Amino acid sequence: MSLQSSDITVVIAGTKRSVAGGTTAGDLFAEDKSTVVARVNGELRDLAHLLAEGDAVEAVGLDTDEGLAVLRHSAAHVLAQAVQQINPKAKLGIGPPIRDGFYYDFDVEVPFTPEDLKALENAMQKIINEGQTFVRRVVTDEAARLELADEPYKCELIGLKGGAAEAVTSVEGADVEVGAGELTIYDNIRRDGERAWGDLCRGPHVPTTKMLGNAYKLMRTAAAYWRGSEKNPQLQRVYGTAWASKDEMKDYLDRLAEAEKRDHRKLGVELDLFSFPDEIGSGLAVFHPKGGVIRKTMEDYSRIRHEESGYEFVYSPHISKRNLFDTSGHLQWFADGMYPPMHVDEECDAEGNVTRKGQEYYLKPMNCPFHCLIFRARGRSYRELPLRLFEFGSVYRYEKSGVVHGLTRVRGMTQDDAHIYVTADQVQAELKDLLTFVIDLLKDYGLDDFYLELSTRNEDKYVGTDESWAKATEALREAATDSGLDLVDDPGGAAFYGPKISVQARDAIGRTWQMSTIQVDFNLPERFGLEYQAADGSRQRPIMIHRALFGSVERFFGLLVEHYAGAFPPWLAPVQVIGIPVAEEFNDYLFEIAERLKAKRIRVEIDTSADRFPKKIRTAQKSKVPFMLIAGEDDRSAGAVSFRYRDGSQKNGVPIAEAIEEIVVAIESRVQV
RNA sequence: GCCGACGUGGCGCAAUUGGCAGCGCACCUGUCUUGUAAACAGGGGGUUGGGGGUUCGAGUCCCCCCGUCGGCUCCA
Repeated sequence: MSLQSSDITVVIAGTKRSVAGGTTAGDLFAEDKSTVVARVNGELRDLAHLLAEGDAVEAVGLDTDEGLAVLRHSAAHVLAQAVQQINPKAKLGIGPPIRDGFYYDFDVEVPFTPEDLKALENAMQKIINEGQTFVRRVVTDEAARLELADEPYKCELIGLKGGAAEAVTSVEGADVEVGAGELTIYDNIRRDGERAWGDLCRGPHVPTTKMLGNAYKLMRTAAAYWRGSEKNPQLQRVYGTAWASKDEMKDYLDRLAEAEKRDHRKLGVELDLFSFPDEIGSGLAVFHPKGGVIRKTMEDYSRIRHEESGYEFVYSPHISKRNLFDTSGHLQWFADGMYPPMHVDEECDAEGNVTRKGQEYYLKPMNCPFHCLIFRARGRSYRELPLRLFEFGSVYRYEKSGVVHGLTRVRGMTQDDAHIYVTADQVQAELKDLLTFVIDLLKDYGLDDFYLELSTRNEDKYVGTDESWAKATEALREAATDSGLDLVDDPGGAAFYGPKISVQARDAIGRTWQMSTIQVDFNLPERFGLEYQAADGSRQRPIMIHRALFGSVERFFGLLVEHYAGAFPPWLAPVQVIGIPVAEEFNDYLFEIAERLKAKRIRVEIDTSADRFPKKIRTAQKSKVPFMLIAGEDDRSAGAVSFRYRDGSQKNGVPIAEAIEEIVVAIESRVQV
């Protein structure tokens, strides 16, 4: 720079310092190569940002979430440049950073193939090697429109920027392209000063493409609706991942591989737990004996806990006449999600005229209408409340074909569903108890890391009065706060009939799953005209609380398979003990021990196959049985048995009674081993 | 529902430009059986998801349907 301006004072990470005028944010942090951008007066800026008198500046490195997001956003740009380099006719959509990576949407005539991804990665590497700099340029709307005349989607974003700022931010990722303030284009400049590429973008970006190193990878392609609406055309999306270092990327890819190994669909086949026969239909599972044992154990334990907590057990059929779902409102609100009706009992004469009107029956999508009928079956007294009705209720939902997914998104499932009818005075206390109950039970299934989400009213879709919503929302919030767990707000996420709390659980490898939901409902008691007689003799309307702990038994089952990677704790393991004789001669000795275990209702098998000893160990190991009991001459002559555990460790010469005790204790205490 | 990829014995996979459907595990049979992740030998098992078409000939190419996978939209 030719003109030397006078010094200015800036505040660097809290410390005042005098620097030469014309100093950039990057100049301050030049020695730290992991600095990607700077925070200047609270806003993220490029390192090339010129500092002004009084600016508060701090470095944002690749070790921060924000720094990584910038890196990923820049990686998205490099991808887009590569795409347009290979296919100049590709039109740009949006390309934001996301969790663990980034994506960019393109309008291309021919969708990307896996081979295209290879070619794109190569092109990206060339761009990165060129060390192109990202240079910010402020443009007017008009100039941008002119420059981006060939980019219809970008032009649409420019149009959205001004008046409808809300519409922009409501689309995930769009706000990285155009922000609220001035419009900017980022140019990618080669070392010789030539402009290689540019994109409408709010920034900030890494200083040069070099920064991306080679810790990035294109993962997959998919279609995505423009601006997230199925009414819009679909663009082709390329997903990628990018990290601060190769090692971090490797860790990430390893995590993905680990998740894949745990995939319940894969383990379900390997461990013979369940299947989805084509003959039955998409999203409809059958549980095999080994899966059946696990499921039965889960359900049995849940029943006991519900019994202890004052629930009463009810049963309802799987289908119902249409009238019920008219009353409940399901046909009004959720007909799309229901299986189409069966027409029965219609009779016609020879000419085809209807001589007897038929009936429409629907498969039930939810249990609540049935429980409301049970409530209404006779007059109810306030003395009966809270009335807690519980059912493992099978429900059927016509999920769209593209969303069906293993056990986690099915068309037929069993909910551990309860509906609790309370007086207005009881809501608060009941919600609090309920939350404790839910968390305690989930913990017994081996989950111990939770947070809560409070879904509040969707202003476009709700029933009930402002007052009742406010009251119920407050009651839920208080129960949530009392639990001591983290609470995340989900504004507008509630169903139309009332606010809800959902319990999110993190599994063994840190993924979160939506588990239990607790919902307050003002709507159904109204629709079904539910009443109880209060102490003063008046008739009052109860409030209803919906709650499911597992959500669906199938889904929870799938979660547990993944959480435990198929190695269930002894109380849930389909086979709890496998007896392995060192040689055939010891079969009988093991059978005697097995009889004693069976007397204690322990699920034990003896491997009497013709396999050799090492093969039997291997087979047992692969089946993930928690306890292998091995017996040879040493054991038999000592009246003992040897344990081999899943981790390969060993405990030899354990007296039989002690061995049985160890197994019994492990099962009863529901611990993992 | 939309876009794309895929569908070969129970499972995992192979099969050149369209040219004999194969391998490993599992299963069955036999011989074997003494200490911690695979003894040996033999055998059975597939209308290549279903239907239609092109062709002398289709696992392979085309069309329709079903299903699975990855996303998008949705998820009471």
